[in-house]
Amino acid sequence: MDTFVSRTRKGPIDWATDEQREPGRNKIEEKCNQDIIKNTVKEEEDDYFTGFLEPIPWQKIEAEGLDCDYALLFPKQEADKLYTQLEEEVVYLTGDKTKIQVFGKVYSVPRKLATYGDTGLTYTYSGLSHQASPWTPTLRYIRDAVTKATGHAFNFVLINRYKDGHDHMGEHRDDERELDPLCPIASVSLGAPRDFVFRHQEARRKQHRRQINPVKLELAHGSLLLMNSPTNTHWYHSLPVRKRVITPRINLTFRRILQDGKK
DNA sequence: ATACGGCCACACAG
DNA sequence: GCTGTGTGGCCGTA
Repeated sequence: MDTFVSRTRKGPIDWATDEQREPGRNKIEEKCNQDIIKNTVKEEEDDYFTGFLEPIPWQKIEAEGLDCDYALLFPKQEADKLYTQLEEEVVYLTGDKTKIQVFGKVYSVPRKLATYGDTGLTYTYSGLSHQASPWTPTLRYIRDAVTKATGHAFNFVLINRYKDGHDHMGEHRDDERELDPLCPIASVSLGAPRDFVFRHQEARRKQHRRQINPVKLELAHGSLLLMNSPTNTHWYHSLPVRKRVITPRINLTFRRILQDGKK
């Protein structure tokens, strides 16, 4: 099962080292070589059902103020199936709900959005409130798998669909008031693997005292990234444009929203 | 949670 | 080696 770290290209990019991701993994990386290594969920599915009964091999990703855990939650065959089902089930927002205003101009967000969750929950995104649609069977299944793997219960999921590498998300923090600050955000990826970048808040201006390197990783098909407190208070994250990516990725970020936490 | 342009660096192909 | 093209990091501006 040594198939977690992947790297789709080389270059000047300062990816998280293997030691950061998982001490002692260097040998595997050498074996994989640096080129287009797909990630690598096992193809054989003999332990398809036992997967959830055994503890998931997590990789710890740490930097100062950053605390994440990464794992392959779904084997390829199952991830494929979930992806297909979501493509059939999920209904994305349309019209004005996909528009955002920045510096007086209105833009369509460069991706598709959907919100699902417990009855009555709303999620405020860039000034707009969205009512959560009721859980679909597939979303409920994924939610329960995430809960089993993490021990955390979630009442809401924000779905972002990136149709190809031109769809992206700019740097931001998930710092909405309505989020339970102590509950991690669980990010499930299905479809095309995409690069994901964390940057420390103090590294966002030219003039900063200390240099704090960004932390970069690739989110694989079927993977789960847990962003633990206090990651979201110190680190911004983004999903940068990757022009070579031509297939879609669906990202599900499970959250716990506090009913009373509104402004 | 935007886009865009400027500047720079790198990878690749011819 | 060179040069052009494409990509991407990073920043500033609106």
